[in-house]
Amino acid sequence: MPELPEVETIVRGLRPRITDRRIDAVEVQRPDVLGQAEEIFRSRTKGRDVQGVSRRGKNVVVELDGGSVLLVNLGMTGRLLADPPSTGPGAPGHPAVEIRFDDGGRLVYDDVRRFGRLDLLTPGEWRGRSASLGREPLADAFGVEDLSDLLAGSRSPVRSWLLDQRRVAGIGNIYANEALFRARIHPMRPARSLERAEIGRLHGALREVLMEAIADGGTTIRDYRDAEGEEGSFSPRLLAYGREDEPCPRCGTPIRRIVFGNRSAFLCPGCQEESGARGGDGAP
DNA sequence: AGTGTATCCTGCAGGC
DNA sequence: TGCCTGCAGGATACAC
Repeated sequence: MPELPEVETIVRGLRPRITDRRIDAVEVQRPDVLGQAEEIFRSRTKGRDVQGVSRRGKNVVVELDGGSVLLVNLGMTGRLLADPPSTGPGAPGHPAVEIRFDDGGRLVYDDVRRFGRLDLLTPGEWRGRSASLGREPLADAFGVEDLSDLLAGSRSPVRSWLLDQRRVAGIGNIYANEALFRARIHPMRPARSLERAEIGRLHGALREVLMEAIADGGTTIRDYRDAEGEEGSFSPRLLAYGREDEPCPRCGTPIRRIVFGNRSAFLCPGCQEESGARGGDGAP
């Protein structure tokens, strides 16, 4: 569920609410969301101070004193709720892990499907994990040139390429499809076949759609909520994702859904041509 | 290297 | 109403 804009929204909400609070205890209702033994998770958590909250790709990074890190990947339906009510609307429906602060408040990891993962990492483990992730697409230093270099050589369909977190980190199925629609690039085009102008458009479209979605607090289709339990409001601005059979806002051709790589892709057959600008995949 | 498939889970919408 | 199928913002492991 949550991609870069949703995770960024959660992080921004969480940061002022949990920074400088001390973890008193951890309650694990669903051990299967832990990426490590419960005892290790528990022993590394207790008594630590939260020093900050940041984001890496689709991961929430809760920085603790001593340099260790609580890394949260929300999977499809994970939520991180700061001091939620314990009953009534807004109460966690499927609490998996509850972190209690010494001031009586709590941070709840809630996850219907339990595809998410929580890891309490040492500084060294965190360095290794972060190094395995790709570039941050919104970083100032991430230029068209960088995207071009990364795309070069890969035969994989560009939509699959965008979903691979080892290449660029934070893009999921919604924003991959939206960026490709905006850039007028067919999702199945081999990554290395993109031409200069297309790479330029893709770079711009990616950063634009991600920033616009952040400004709207992310996309809620069903499950996503921010740290306060609020929905994001970007979904009406999705131009292709989830709009099968609706007219393309650019040319009126009905949007099509195709499936590859086990995921749906949404595209306009009118403005995202499969063969590319000159046809072929650019191979010699 | 890349692809299709399956797996982890639950809930919801749509068809009959 | 109820049953069944398909589908879902993710990640990973496997065989080919």
